[in-house]
Amino acid sequence: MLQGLFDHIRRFVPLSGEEEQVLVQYIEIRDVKKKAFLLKEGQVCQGNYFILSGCCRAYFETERDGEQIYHFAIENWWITDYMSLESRKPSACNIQAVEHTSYAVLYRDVQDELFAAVPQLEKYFRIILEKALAAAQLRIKYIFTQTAEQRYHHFSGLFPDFVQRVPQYMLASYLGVSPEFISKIRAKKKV
Amino acid sequence: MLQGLFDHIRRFVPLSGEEEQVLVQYIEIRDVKKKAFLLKEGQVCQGNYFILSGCCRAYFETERDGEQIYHFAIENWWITDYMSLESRKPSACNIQAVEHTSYAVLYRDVQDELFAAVPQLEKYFRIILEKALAAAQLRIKYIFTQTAEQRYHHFSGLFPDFVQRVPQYMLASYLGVSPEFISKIRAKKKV
DNA sequence: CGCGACGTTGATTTGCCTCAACGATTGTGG
DNA sequence: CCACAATCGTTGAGGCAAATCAACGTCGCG
Repeated sequence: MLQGLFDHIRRFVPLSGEEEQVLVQYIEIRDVKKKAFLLKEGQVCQGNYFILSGCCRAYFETERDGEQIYHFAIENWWITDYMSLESRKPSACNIQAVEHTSYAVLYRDVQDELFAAVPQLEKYFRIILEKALAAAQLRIKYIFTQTAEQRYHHFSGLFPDFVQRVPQYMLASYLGVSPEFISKIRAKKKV
Repeated sequence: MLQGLFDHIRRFVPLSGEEEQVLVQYIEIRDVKKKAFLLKEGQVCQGNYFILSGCCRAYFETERDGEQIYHFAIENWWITDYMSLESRKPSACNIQAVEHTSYAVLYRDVQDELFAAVPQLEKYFRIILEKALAAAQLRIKYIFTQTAEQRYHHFSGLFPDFVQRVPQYMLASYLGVSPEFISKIRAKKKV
């Protein structure tokens, strides 16, 4: 069940069988169906979510009934609102299942205890945060230096399966493009 | 000399006097003048830089002789290329002093040893990385939902001193705007 | 003093959004 | 199981925010 999580951790730090067992005690597994919310705007974010299967999105509601998606997570990705999680203030964003999703939760209020018991996990999170930050900085570079069309092709080149998996309007939001424009790009591409 | 760093760490984790002394052993202090490079494209990034005084910028060179700044750091900010630092591959970006700058370096290859000696520091970095990632995600939101003019006013509202401190064309690059357009926004504002 | 770096201002261009109307699917209640 | 409504994607017309281009002003520095 949690094998995907253990494997992911072992890609970055060593983890013994006993440590695995300690970790299990601090983790809760949950299942939600499509369109359910893991976190709703206004709630204080309680934990860090690791997707075991399915797909979730994190987004802000914008004035004028819009949505701005800033992060997707599929199998073996973490997703949360670090702002709310760390400050313990109400969240400004939503995390929602895009498909039927199964995920593991690591709750904020037991996290320090877990890290004290298995220090390697603190290192693990530091490392994946470094990677996530590097990716976010790279994303900002691409947003500013590429056109909408280049961004679309770049992203679908990197994640060809993923672009088929989510509705086009969500992809559009994530890429900062109008859904109509994605439609036009795709039409253009047909030789 | 390193008081700024100690204070910064204590904002997030406890740090004893002895731990301070251990940390000092792993830190190197350096001075560079304006326009000097802390990291040049193609080099492998060797460490994490904490600005003691002065100001640095991190940027990518873009095709067609352009520059895309993705991060600034002034006093009490960290700056590095996490991508290169973690992968140990040549960097795709540059880190350069915008002013005469004094900074502390924590080298990659002693970092694990330091964290083993003072585990609180691993936690400290995890926490500031969470904050940095949250800030980067928020920045992406603003890039997509605000106009260039709104972004300029938003940023200069948050950092009124900073916008006076760096050349306008660097600010423009960071905000993803043309320098000419910033000029026009400023002209408009004079009542 | 003269050159180069930086900022300003106006004219022109363009990438992409907005709006609107129309197909295609999906799903839901009668 | 079908009808009908949402929801989602497509296509085209028109508009606008901001880039680009170009020319000129100004400051600091070798």
